[in-house]
Amino acid sequence: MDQGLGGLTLRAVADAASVTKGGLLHHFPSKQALIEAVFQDLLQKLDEQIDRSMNEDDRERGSFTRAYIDAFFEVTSEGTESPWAALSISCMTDPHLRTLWSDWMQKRIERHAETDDHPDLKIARYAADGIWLANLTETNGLPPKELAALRTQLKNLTK
Amino acid sequence: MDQGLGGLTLRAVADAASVTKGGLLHHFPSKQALIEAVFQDLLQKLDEQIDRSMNEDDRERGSFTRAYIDAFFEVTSEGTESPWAALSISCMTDPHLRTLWSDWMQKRIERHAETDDHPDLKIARYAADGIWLANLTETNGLPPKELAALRTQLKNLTK
DNA sequence: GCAAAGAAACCGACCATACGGTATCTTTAT
DNA sequence: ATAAAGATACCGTATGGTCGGTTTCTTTGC
Repeated sequence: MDQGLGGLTLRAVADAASVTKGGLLHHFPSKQALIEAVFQDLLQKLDEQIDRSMNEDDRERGSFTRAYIDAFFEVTSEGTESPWAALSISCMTDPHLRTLWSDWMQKRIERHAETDDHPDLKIARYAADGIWLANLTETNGLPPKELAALRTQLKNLTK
Repeated sequence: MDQGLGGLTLRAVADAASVTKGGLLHHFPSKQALIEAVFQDLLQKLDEQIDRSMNEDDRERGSFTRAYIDAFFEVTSEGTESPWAALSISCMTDPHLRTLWSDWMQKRIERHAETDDHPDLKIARYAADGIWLANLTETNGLPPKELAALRTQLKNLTK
């Protein structure tokens, strides 16, 4: 989070996993492979959470957008500690992660074109991204009360 | 843009400036100092553009937000090539740059509290951030037509 | 039931490389 | 003459990755 992917060392990862560097590289052929594996794992979890969220939503229109917003705010509340923080930041500096994310998003958008293709919904999603970003930029994150207010405001936009 | 601040080497900067590394370090005592100097310079230019924009705005309410949006979209149109792209990305991975940006934003918000302290305006600004982010994430940037539409839509939100 | 064989997990030492930074010398302008 | 600008050479360090070997688990043959 503080030094980007360049600051992430295999030794640090290995230590955190109580393994030696050699052991770590046995499972992941390279640093890049390791990073992408973690990223893919997180993307999958995001998918699952969004699907779960959508199932609990009665309204048709904007159901994906609401799930998207909820997912982001849930993660946002964890602040800088969340693995999402580091990964999403890295997503900017690594071209390959960038396309992975971009592809994920595009597929999801196409899939929900029927219910979520509306300018207002788009704005709501972008705003969620912006809030998420601001929360990372701010040293201690945005105040929880503020976050809650923004969340309901955004979700109202989707109705 | 592709490798973050860790991937930025003094040698590369020196080469681009047609100077040797020693020559470069004569002007900037360290890599960090160089980066912060560039960042400060960009922040100042942003300030100037926003002020210029606000002067041309008749309406009081939301004038800062509109200037902010315009500034972001202007830079966004330059895509990944813009110095802003790399710098704003780096802004995430470097704690010090992060506080610089955070402080800049807070000061600006306080200064325009009279005219721009409204939930809808906040959403508009966050959405601008999100669009800017999406534009960087997308490999080739968002289509100009789409960007234009989003821009007018956002600015309508401020009125 | 069990030992031999094979594979997967893991370790530790090592290497080439490239980085940021320092110290010293040379050129250029005033 | 002097000081700023710039160049050259070099150093310590830390990184990603390789490689040969060792331990631990799993499968196989009888």
